[in-house]
Amino acid sequence: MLQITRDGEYAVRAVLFLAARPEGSLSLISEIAEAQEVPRSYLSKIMQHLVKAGLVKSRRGARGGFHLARKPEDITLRQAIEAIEGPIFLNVCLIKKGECHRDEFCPVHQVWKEAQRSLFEVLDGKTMAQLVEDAEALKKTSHKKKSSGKSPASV
Amino acid sequence: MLQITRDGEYAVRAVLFLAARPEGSLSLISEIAEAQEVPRSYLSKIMQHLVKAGLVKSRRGARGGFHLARKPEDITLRQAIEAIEGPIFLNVCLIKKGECHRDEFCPVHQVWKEAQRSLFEVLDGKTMAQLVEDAEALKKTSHKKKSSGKSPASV
DNA sequence: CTGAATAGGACTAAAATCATCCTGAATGTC
DNA sequence: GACATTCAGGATGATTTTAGTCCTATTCAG
Repeated sequence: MLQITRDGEYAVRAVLFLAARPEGSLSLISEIAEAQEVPRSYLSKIMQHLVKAGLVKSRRGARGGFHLARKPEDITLRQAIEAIEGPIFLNVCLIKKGECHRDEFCPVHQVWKEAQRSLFEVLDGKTMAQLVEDAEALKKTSHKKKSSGKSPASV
Repeated sequence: MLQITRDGEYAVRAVLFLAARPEGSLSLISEIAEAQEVPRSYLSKIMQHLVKAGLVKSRRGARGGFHLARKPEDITLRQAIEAIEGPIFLNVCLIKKGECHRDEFCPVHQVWKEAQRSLFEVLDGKTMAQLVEDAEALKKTSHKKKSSGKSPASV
Protein backbone atom coordinates (compact mmCIF):
# COMPACT_ATOMS: atom_id res chain seq x y z
CA MET A 1 0.00 0.00 0.00
CA LEU A 2 2.98 2.30 -0.27
CA GLN A 3 2.91 2.75 3.49
CA ILE A 4 5.21 1.49 6.20
CA THR A 5 3.74 -1.16 8.41
CA ARG A 6 3.25 -0.96 12.14
CA ASP A 7 6.36 -3.12 12.43
CA GLY A 8 8.45 -0.41 10.85
CA GLU A 9 6.89 2.33 12.92
CA TYR A 10 7.31 0.38 16.15
CA ALA A 11 10.91 -0.44 15.32
CA VAL A 12 11.72 3.21 14.82
CA ARG A 13 10.06 4.09 18.12
CA ALA A 14 11.98 1.41 19.95
CA VAL A 15 15.34 2.35 18.49
CA LEU A 16 14.64 6.00 19.13
CA PHE A 17 13.78 5.21 22.74
CA LEU A 18 17.06 3.38 23.21
CA ALA A 19 18.93 6.20 21.53
CA ALA A 20 17.57 8.66 24.05
CA ARG A 21 18.78 6.65 27.03
CA PRO A 22 22.17 7.24 28.62
CA GLU A 23 24.88 5.18 27.03
CA GLY A 24 25.46 1.88 28.75
CA SER A 25 22.05 1.60 30.34
CA LEU A 26 19.69 -1.28 29.63
CA SER A 27 15.99 -0.94 28.93
CA LEU A 28 13.29 -3.52 29.49
CA ILE A 29 10.72 -4.46 26.90
CA SER A 30 7.96 -3.36 29.23
CA GLU A 31 9.57 0.05 29.65
CA ILE A 32 9.89 0.57 25.93
CA ALA A 33 6.42 -0.78 25.25
CA GLU A 34 4.79 1.52 27.74
CA ALA A 35 6.71 4.63 26.78
CA GLN A 36 6.26 4.13 23.07
CA GLU A 37 2.72 2.80 23.20
CA VAL A 38 3.45 -0.50 21.50
CA PRO A 39 1.76 -3.78 22.53
CA ARG A 40 4.23 -5.49 24.81
CA SER A 41 4.10 -8.98 23.33
CA TYR A 42 4.29 -7.60 19.85
CA LEU A 43 7.26 -5.44 20.65
CA SER A 44 9.00 -8.53 21.91
CA LYS A 45 9.07 -9.87 18.35
CA ILE A 46 10.26 -6.57 16.97
CA MET A 47 13.13 -6.44 19.43
CA GLN A 48 14.18 -9.94 18.47
CA HIS A 49 14.40 -8.85 14.86
CA LEU A 50 16.32 -5.74 15.74
CA VAL A 51 18.82 -7.85 17.62
CA LYS A 52 19.18 -10.24 14.68
CA ALA A 53 19.59 -7.30 12.36
CA GLY A 54 22.48 -6.13 14.51
CA LEU A 55 21.01 -2.77 15.49
CA VAL A 56 20.33 -3.71 19.07
CA LYS A 57 21.99 -5.94 21.64
CA SER A 58 20.22 -7.82 24.36
CA ARG A 59 21.07 -9.42 27.66
CA ARG A 60 18.89 -12.15 29.07
CA GLY A 61 18.06 -12.98 32.61
CA ALA A 62 17.90 -10.84 35.68
CA ARG A 63 19.17 -7.30 35.12
CA GLY A 64 18.90 -7.96 31.41
CA GLY A 65 17.41 -5.70 28.76
CA PHE A 66 18.24 -4.00 25.49
CA HIS A 67 20.65 -1.35 24.35
CA LEU A 68 21.82 -0.04 21.00
CA ALA A 69 24.59 -1.92 19.24
CA ARG A 70 25.94 1.31 17.76
CA LYS A 71 25.97 4.95 18.66
CA PRO A 72 22.79 6.88 17.84
CA GLU A 73 24.65 9.03 15.32
CA ASP A 74 25.55 5.86 13.42
CA ILE A 75 21.99 4.64 12.94
CA THR A 76 19.83 6.22 10.28
CA LEU A 77 16.08 6.21 10.08
CA ARG A 78 16.26 4.07 6.97
CA GLN A 79 18.41 1.49 8.74
CA ALA A 80 15.93 1.19 11.58
CA ILE A 81 13.06 0.69 9.16
CA GLU A 82 14.84 -1.73 6.87
CA ALA A 83 16.07 -3.77 9.82
CA ILE A 84 12.47 -4.81 10.31
CA GLU A 85 10.77 -4.39 6.97
CA GLY A 86 13.63 -5.58 4.82
CA PRO A 87 14.98 -3.52 1.93
CA ILE A 88 12.59 -0.92 0.60
CA PHE A 89 11.55 -1.14 -3.04
CA LEU A 90 8.88 1.30 -4.16
CA ASN A 91 8.05 -1.01 -7.06
CA VAL A 92 8.89 -4.63 -7.79
CA CYS A 93 10.75 -3.52 -10.89
CA LEU A 94 13.41 -2.05 -8.61
CA ILE A 95 14.17 -5.22 -6.67
CA LYS A 96 16.88 -6.30 -9.03
CA LYS A 97 17.85 -6.13 -12.65
CA GLY A 98 15.73 -8.56 -14.58
CA GLU A 99 13.03 -8.75 -11.94
CA CYS A 100 10.78 -7.00 -14.41
CA HIS A 101 11.61 -7.71 -18.04
CA ARG A 102 9.78 -4.56 -19.08
CA ASP A 103 12.37 -2.29 -17.50
CA GLU A 104 14.35 -2.11 -20.74
CA PHE A 105 11.63 -0.24 -22.54
CA CYS A 106 9.38 0.94 -19.70
CA PRO A 107 9.71 4.68 -19.21
CA VAL A 108 8.21 4.51 -15.73
CA HIS A 109 11.08 2.42 -14.40
CA GLN A 110 13.43 5.39 -14.36
CA VAL A 111 10.90 7.49 -12.50
CA TRP A 112 10.54 4.89 -9.77
CA LYS A 113 14.28 4.75 -9.50
CA GLU A 114 14.42 8.49 -9.05
CA ALA A 115 11.50 8.48 -6.61
CA GLN A 116 13.19 5.85 -4.50
CA ARG A 117 16.48 7.70 -4.56
CA SER A 118 14.71 10.80 -3.44
CA LEU A 119 12.99 8.97 -0.60
CA PHE A 120 16.23 7.38 0.54
CA GLU A 121 17.91 10.76 0.59
CA VAL A 122 15.50 11.88 3.27
CA LEU A 123 15.53 8.63 5.24
CA ASP A 124 19.32 8.30 5.09
CA GLY A 125 19.72 11.88 6.12
CA LYS A 126 18.28 11.48 9.58
CA THR A 127 20.19 9.71 12.33
CA MET A 128 18.78 8.61 15.64
CA ALA A 129 21.01 11.19 17.31
CA GLN A 130 19.39 13.95 15.28
CA LEU A 131 15.94 12.65 16.05
CA VAL A 132 16.65 12.66 19.77
CA GLU A 133 17.71 16.29 19.42
CA ASP A 134 14.58 17.10 17.47
CA ALA A 135 12.50 15.46 20.16
CA GLU A 136 14.11 17.62 22.83
CA ALA A 137 13.48 20.73 20.80
CA LEU A 138 9.85 19.73 20.36
CA LYS A 139 9.45 19.17 24.07
CA LYS A 140 10.67 22.67 24.78
CA THR A 141 8.32 24.18 22.21
CA SER A 142 5.25 22.45 23.54
CA HIS A 143 6.27 23.38 27.07
CA LYS A 144 6.58 27.02 26.11
CA LYS A 145 3.17 26.95 24.47
CA LYS A 146 1.57 25.58 27.59
CA SER A 147 3.28 27.88 30.08
CA SER A 148 3.04 31.13 28.13
CA GLY A 149 -0.55 30.78 27.03
CA LYS A 150 -2.07 31.81 23.71
CA SER A 151 -1.31 35.49 23.37
CA PRO A 152 2.12 36.72 24.45
CA ALA A 153 0.63 40.01 25.57
CA SER A 154 3.13 40.78 28.29
CA VAL A 155 6.49 41.65 26.83
CA MET B 1 5.00 -2.88 2.52
CA LEU B 2 5.97 0.55 1.25
CA GLN B 3 5.50 -0.68 -2.29
CA ILE B 4 2.87 0.12 -4.88
CA THR B 5 0.47 -2.70 -5.59
CA ARG B 6 -0.05 -4.39 -8.93
CA ASP B 7 -3.21 -2.31 -9.19
CA GLY B 8 -1.20 0.86 -9.24
CA GLU B 9 1.35 -0.49 -11.66
CA TYR B 10 -1.35 -1.80 -14.00
CA ALA B 11 -3.21 1.48 -13.86
CA VAL B 12 -0.12 3.39 -14.87
CA ARG B 13 0.49 1.00 -17.75
CA ALA B 14 -3.08 1.33 -18.96
CA VAL B 15 -3.13 5.11 -18.80
CA LEU B 16 0.25 5.26 -20.46
CA PHE B 17 -1.00 3.01 -23.25
CA LEU B 18 -3.97 5.27 -23.86
CA ALA B 19 -1.73 8.31 -23.76
CA ALA B 20 0.38 6.90 -26.57
CA ARG B 21 -2.60 6.37 -28.86
CA PRO B 22 -3.68 9.00 -31.34
CA GLU B 23 -6.18 11.42 -29.88
CA GLY B 24 -9.77 10.41 -30.44
CA SER B 25 -9.11 6.70 -30.94
CA LEU B 26 -10.65 4.05 -28.72
CA SER B 27 -8.81 1.08 -27.27
CA LEU B 28 -10.27 -2.24 -26.23
CA ILE B 29 -9.54 -3.87 -22.91
CA SER B 30 -8.08 -6.85 -24.71
CA GLU B 31 -5.71 -4.61 -26.66
CA ILE B 32 -4.46 -2.89 -23.55
CA ALA B 33 -4.23 -6.11 -21.60
CA GLU B 34 -2.16 -7.81 -24.24
CA ALA B 35 0.15 -4.91 -24.94
CA GLN B 36 0.77 -4.12 -21.29
CA GLU B 37 0.84 -7.72 -20.06
CA VAL B 38 -1.98 -7.38 -17.60
CA PRO B 39 -4.54 -10.14 -16.95
CA ARG B 40 -7.56 -9.21 -19.05
CA SER B 41 -10.27 -9.78 -16.47
CA TYR B 42 -8.26 -7.97 -13.85
CA LEU B 43 -7.62 -5.01 -16.07
CA SER B 44 -11.35 -4.76 -16.56
CA LYS B 45 -11.71 -3.83 -12.89
CA ILE B 46 -8.87 -1.35 -13.07
CA MET B 47 -10.41 0.39 -16.07
CA GLN B 48 -13.72 0.69 -14.26
CA HIS B 49 -11.96 2.44 -11.41
CA LEU B 50 -10.08 4.72 -13.77
CA VAL B 51 -13.36 5.71 -15.36
CA LYS B 52 -14.94 6.41 -11.98
CA ALA B 53 -11.88 8.41 -10.99
CA GLY B 54 -12.42 10.56 -14.06
CA LEU B 55 -9.09 9.83 -15.74
CA VAL B 56 -10.54 7.69 -18.50
CA LYS B 57 -13.78 7.65 -20.45
CA SER B 58 -15.47 4.58 -21.82
CA ARG B 59 -17.99 3.73 -24.49
CA ARG B 60 -19.98 0.54 -24.29
CA GLY B 61 -21.24 -1.70 -27.03
CA ALA B 62 -19.94 -2.42 -30.49
CA ARG B 63 -17.10 -0.07 -31.48
CA GLY B 64 -16.78 0.85 -27.85
CA GLY B 65 -13.59 1.10 -25.84
CA PHE B 66 -11.57 3.47 -23.67
CA HIS B 67 -9.82 6.77 -24.15
CA LEU B 68 -8.28 9.37 -21.87
CA ALA B 69 -10.57 11.94 -20.33
CA ARG B 70 -7.82 14.56 -20.41
CA LYS B 71 -4.76 15.31 -22.50
CA PRO B 72 -1.66 13.26 -21.62
CA GLU B 73 0.17 16.39 -20.54
CA ASP B 74 -2.54 17.00 -17.97
CA ILE B 75 -2.19 13.64 -16.24
CA THR B 76 0.67 13.09 -13.82
CA LEU B 77 2.10 9.79 -12.70
CA ARG B 78 0.85 10.44 -9.20
CA GLN B 79 -2.66 11.07 -10.43
CA ALA B 80 -2.69 7.77 -12.29
CA ILE B 81 -1.50 5.90 -9.22
CA GLU B 82 -3.77 7.62 -6.74
CA ALA B 83 -6.76 7.13 -9.01
CA ILE B 84 -6.48 3.45 -8.21
CA GLU B 85 -4.67 3.22 -4.91
CA GLY B 86 -6.28 6.21 -3.25
CA PRO B 87 -4.22 8.99 -1.67
CA ILE B 88 -0.68 8.03 -0.78
CA PHE B 89 0.40 8.29 2.86
CA LEU B 90 3.85 6.97 3.67
CA ASN B 91 2.80 6.59 7.29
CA VAL B 92 -0.57 6.59 9.01
CA CYS B 93 0.48 9.64 10.98
CA LEU B 94 0.28 11.66 7.75
CA ILE B 95 -3.32 10.79 6.92
CA LYS B 96 -4.69 13.76 8.77
CA LYS B 97 -4.02 15.92 11.77
CA GLY B 98 -4.95 14.00 14.88
CA GLU B 99 -4.76 10.60 13.21
CA CYS B 100 -1.75 9.95 15.40
CA HIS B 101 -1.80 11.73 18.74
CA ARG B 102 1.94 11.35 19.05
CA ASP B 103 2.64 13.74 16.19
CA GLU B 104 2.86 16.68 18.57
CA PHE B 105 5.98 15.37 20.21
CA CYS B 106 7.17 12.70 17.74
CA PRO B 107 10.28 13.86 15.92
CA VAL B 108 9.82 11.28 13.17
CA HIS B 109 6.56 12.80 12.02
CA GLN B 110 8.34 15.72 10.36
CA VAL B 111 10.69 13.39 8.55
CA TRP B 112 7.82 11.39 7.10
CA LYS B 113 6.25 14.62 5.99
CA GLU B 114 9.43 15.62 4.23
CA ALA B 115 9.90 12.15 2.74
CA GLN B 116 6.42 12.20 1.32
CA ARG B 117 6.86 15.69 -0.06
CA SER B 118 10.03 14.56 -1.73
CA LEU B 119 8.32 11.52 -3.23
CA PHE B 120 5.42 13.58 -4.51
CA GLU B 121 7.81 16.00 -6.14
CA VAL B 122 9.05 13.21 -8.38
CA LEU B 123 5.66 11.66 -9.03
CA ASP B 124 3.99 14.99 -9.70
CA GLY B 125 6.79 15.99 -12.00
CA LYS B 126 6.12 13.39 -14.64
CA THR B 127 3.18 13.65 -16.98
CA MET B 128 1.91 10.93 -19.25
CA ALA B 129 2.99 13.04 -22.20
CA GLN B 130 6.57 13.08 -20.93
CA LEU B 131 6.49 9.35 -20.30
CA VAL B 132 5.33 8.71 -23.84
CA GLU B 133 8.26 10.79 -25.06
CA ASP B 134 10.63 8.89 -22.78
CA ALA B 135 9.30 5.62 -24.15
CA GLU B 136 10.00 6.74 -27.71
CA ALA B 137 13.51 7.75 -26.78
CA LEU B 138 14.08 4.38 -25.14
CA LYS B 139 12.84 2.58 -28.23
CA LYS B 140 15.37 4.44 -30.35
CA THR B 141 18.21 3.67 -27.95
CA SER B 142 17.53 -0.04 -27.81
CA HIS B 143 17.21 -0.07 -31.59
CA LYS B 144 20.58 1.65 -31.97
CA LYS B 145 22.19 -0.82 -29.59
CA LYS B 146 20.95 -3.74 -31.64
CA SER B 147 21.97 -2.33 -35.02
CA SER B 148 25.34 -0.87 -34.09
CA GLY B 149 26.69 -3.76 -32.05
CA LYS B 150 28.55 -3.76 -28.76
CA SER B 151 31.81 -1.91 -29.31
CA PRO B 152 31.80 1.30 -31.31
CA ALA B 153 35.32 0.58 -32.60
CA SER B 154 35.03 2.47 -35.85
CA VAL B 155 35.10 6.21 -35.16
C1' DC C 1 17.70 -22.48 43.47
C1' DT C 2 14.81 -18.91 42.22
C1' DG C 3 13.06 -15.01 40.04
C1' DA C 4 13.72 -11.95 36.26
C1' DA C 5 14.28 -11.32 31.43
C1' DT C 6 14.79 -12.30 26.65
C1' DA C 7 14.30 -16.07 22.68
C1' DG C 8 11.50 -18.31 19.90
C1' DG C 9 7.73 -21.02 18.16
C1' DA C 10 2.68 -21.82 17.59
C1' DC C 11 -1.46 -19.85 16.75
C1' DT C 12 -5.18 -16.58 15.10
C1' DA C 13 -8.41 -13.04 13.26
C1' DA C 14 -8.91 -9.76 9.94
C1' DA C 15 -7.65 -7.46 5.93
C1' DA C 16 -5.29 -6.86 1.60
C1' DT C 17 -3.73 -8.69 -2.67
C1' DC C 18 -4.45 -10.53 -7.03
C1' DA C 19 -7.04 -12.34 -9.40
C1' DT C 20 -11.46 -15.20 -12.13
C1' DC C 21 -16.14 -15.72 -13.79
C1' DC C 22 -20.80 -14.65 -14.78
C1' DT C 23 -24.73 -11.72 -15.65
C1' DG C 24 -26.49 -7.31 -17.08
C1' DA C 25 -26.64 -3.14 -19.75
C1' DA C 26 -25.54 -0.36 -23.75
C1' DT C 27 -24.75 0.29 -28.62
C1' DG C 28 -23.51 -0.09 -33.50
C1' DT C 29 -24.64 -3.03 -37.63
C1' DC C 30 -27.43 -5.70 -40.71
C1' DG D 1 -35.59 -5.95 -34.18
C1' DA D 2 -32.11 -9.35 -33.69
C1' DC D 3 -27.47 -9.85 -32.89
C1' DA D 4 -22.76 -9.41 -31.99
C1' DT D 5 -19.78 -6.55 -29.45
C1' DT D 6 -18.13 -4.11 -25.41
C1' DC D 7 -17.98 -2.29 -20.95
C1' DA D 8 -20.27 -2.42 -15.90
C1' DG D 9 -20.59 -4.56 -11.81
C1' DG D 10 -21.22 -8.17 -8.43
C1' DA D 11 -19.86 -12.70 -6.43
C1' DT D 12 -16.33 -15.63 -5.31
C1' DG D 13 -11.84 -17.38 -3.83
C1' DA D 14 -6.95 -18.60 -2.92
C1' DT D 15 -2.99 -16.79 -0.94
C1' DT D 16 -0.33 -13.60 1.65
C1' DT D 17 0.31 -9.97 4.84
C1' DT D 18 -0.71 -7.64 8.93
C1' DA D 19 -0.98 -7.22 13.62
C1' DG D 20 -1.23 -9.30 17.15
C1' DT D 21 -1.41 -13.06 21.56
C1' DC D 22 0.32 -16.79 24.32
C1' DC D 23 3.16 -20.32 26.04
C1' DT D 24 7.50 -22.61 26.84
C1' DA D 25 12.52 -22.58 26.79
C1' DT D 26 16.75 -20.52 27.85
C1' DT D 27 19.83 -17.50 30.27
C1' DC D 28 21.69 -15.21 34.09
C1' DA D 29 22.19 -12.46 38.64
C1' DG D 30 21.97 -12.99 43.32
